[in-house]
Amino acid sequence: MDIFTTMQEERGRLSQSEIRIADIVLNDFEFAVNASIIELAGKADVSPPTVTRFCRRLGCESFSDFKVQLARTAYVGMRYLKPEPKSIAPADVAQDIITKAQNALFLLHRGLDVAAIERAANRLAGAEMIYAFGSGGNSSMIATELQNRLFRLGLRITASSDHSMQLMMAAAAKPTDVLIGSSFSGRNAELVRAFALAREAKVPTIALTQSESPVAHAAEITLPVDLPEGDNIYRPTSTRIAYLAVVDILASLVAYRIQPQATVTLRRIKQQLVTHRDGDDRQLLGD
Amino acid sequence: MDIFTTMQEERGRLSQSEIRIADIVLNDFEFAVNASIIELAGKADVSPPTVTRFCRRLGCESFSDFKVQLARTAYVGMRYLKPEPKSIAPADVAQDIITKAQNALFLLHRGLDVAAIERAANRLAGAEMIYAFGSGGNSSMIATELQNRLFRLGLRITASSDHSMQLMMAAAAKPTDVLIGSSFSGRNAELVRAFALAREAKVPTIALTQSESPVAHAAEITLPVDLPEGDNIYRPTSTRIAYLAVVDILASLVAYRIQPQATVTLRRIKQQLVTHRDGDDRQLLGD
DNA sequence: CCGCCATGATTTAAATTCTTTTCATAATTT
DNA sequence: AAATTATGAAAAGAATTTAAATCATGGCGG
Repeated sequence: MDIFTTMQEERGRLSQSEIRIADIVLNDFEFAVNASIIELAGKADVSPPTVTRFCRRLGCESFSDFKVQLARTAYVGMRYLKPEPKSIAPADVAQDIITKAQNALFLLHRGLDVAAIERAANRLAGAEMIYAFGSGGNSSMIATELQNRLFRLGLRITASSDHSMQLMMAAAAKPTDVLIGSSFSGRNAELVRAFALAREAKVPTIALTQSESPVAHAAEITLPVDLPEGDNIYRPTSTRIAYLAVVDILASLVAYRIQPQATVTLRRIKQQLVTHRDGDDRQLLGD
Repeated sequence: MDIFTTMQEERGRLSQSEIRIADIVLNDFEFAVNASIIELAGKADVSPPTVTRFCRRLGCESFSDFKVQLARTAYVGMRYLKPEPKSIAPADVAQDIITKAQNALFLLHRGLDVAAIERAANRLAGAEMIYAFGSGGNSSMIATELQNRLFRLGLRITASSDHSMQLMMAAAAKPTDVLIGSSFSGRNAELVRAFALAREAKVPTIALTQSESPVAHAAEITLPVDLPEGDNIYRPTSTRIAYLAVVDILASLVAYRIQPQATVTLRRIKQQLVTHRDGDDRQLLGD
């Protein structure tokens, strides 16, 4: 686990002085990362050994180890993210977008409910038919992506971004099928209705959405993607990258479920495709 | 700039001993990040002062500063990536996918041709009509995404994943239009043909693809996305995330070109949409 | 309710380890 | 061969850690 999470989790169990140290580090790690143990101790009004003990308690070998851990995580993650790039110069815009995307992935990983993903993967792997729903530019892309990834594994799946179709399909689904839906906002009322219909008919339902949202409550299994609002509002792409990563994880897990020896087999198949890349097999790889 | 790039750029100007140090750091920074100056010096068969001098030459204050810089960048970036996850346990698969995605973004940023992106953005901003082409699950998604992002800015754009349509559209395009195409492999022969047709008619062409590939050579402006093969073959998603980031950068730059005061305006518009999220405006945000 | 003891937190001081500077020597270039 | 550069040894100087001592806090018996 990363040092920031540890620090926040342990905070309750720390002593007065240690809490002071933790707060300084959390508030200003640009300082913390560059400071010596004496400087840090001075700023926290404690003695150097207290700082060392603090580091040990957090599972680090030593103070310098702590700094390395800190620097490692600070690259992305807790970095302060401005809502807008520094300037509209191409280099700044690029940096801004890349950093935000990396950050979204970092935060996603942090809040990932691995157990839920596993349950979802098991459901998908055993489904007779899968319905993937999502609307609006973003979620419809996720639905398409699910179809794109899962049909290759030999699963039966259809994606739809059409609300009316979604409702009809949900009504037609059977308990041996699975309905999986995506909503970035978590407030897609039609998707909620489709989930409700499906659950009445005992069809397993999976939602990719914000936790504690209407869509999340409507589904049986929720795969929560909770990113700070800033990311959502001003630039949907970094959020979408997080969703894509979830789909990727899900699809990979399903692949492993379906064919236990998939690792070797898949590699051989793909190696073949690459060798013949100039031939007609190209599409299978997916350009 | 990050310390790895600096190290590679400076490599030619370094002395024998310093090159040995650099190579050890580049090959095994898990070691380098945790080692003391004495350990590192020992492994490189040099004296500690040489290591200090090496760090200074790379623009660091001191050895510890060097280690911090290193840890900062090593979180993603040069990290050694196994082609397969450690195990097929959900947590390992998730970690593997997230790390690879972050890595792809890091490498993309590294190799990004900002000037080319800027030229492309200028072309797109001034186009009377834009044709976005891409085939196969991945590139067709990129084309759709381009349409999704650019139509919101008031640009006229159509996306197509149909080879025949692409050829006809390329033939019909005018010099005031722009053709933009994506190919992950860089070997999409039909796309090359479309580019050739367009260039005959003096239509500006932009390619999102591997540099030095047939598609790259066929276009006037190439936005290179060069990721190590491993990423491409076994899991297309991390590569796609890199492509999506390029689209995002491109679209943002175009937005700034079209409306200089876009920053403030866009924010206001979106704030409005968020306030009314429960109403019917939802689709505009793109769920 | 008070005071003593025990526990744990914290600091001071000492020792150790690590890093850097200085200076001398070797290698290389001009 | 002289000058320049690179390197290492030794020493000086920091920084870090360990160990011992002090302080505070809370519990428990009188």
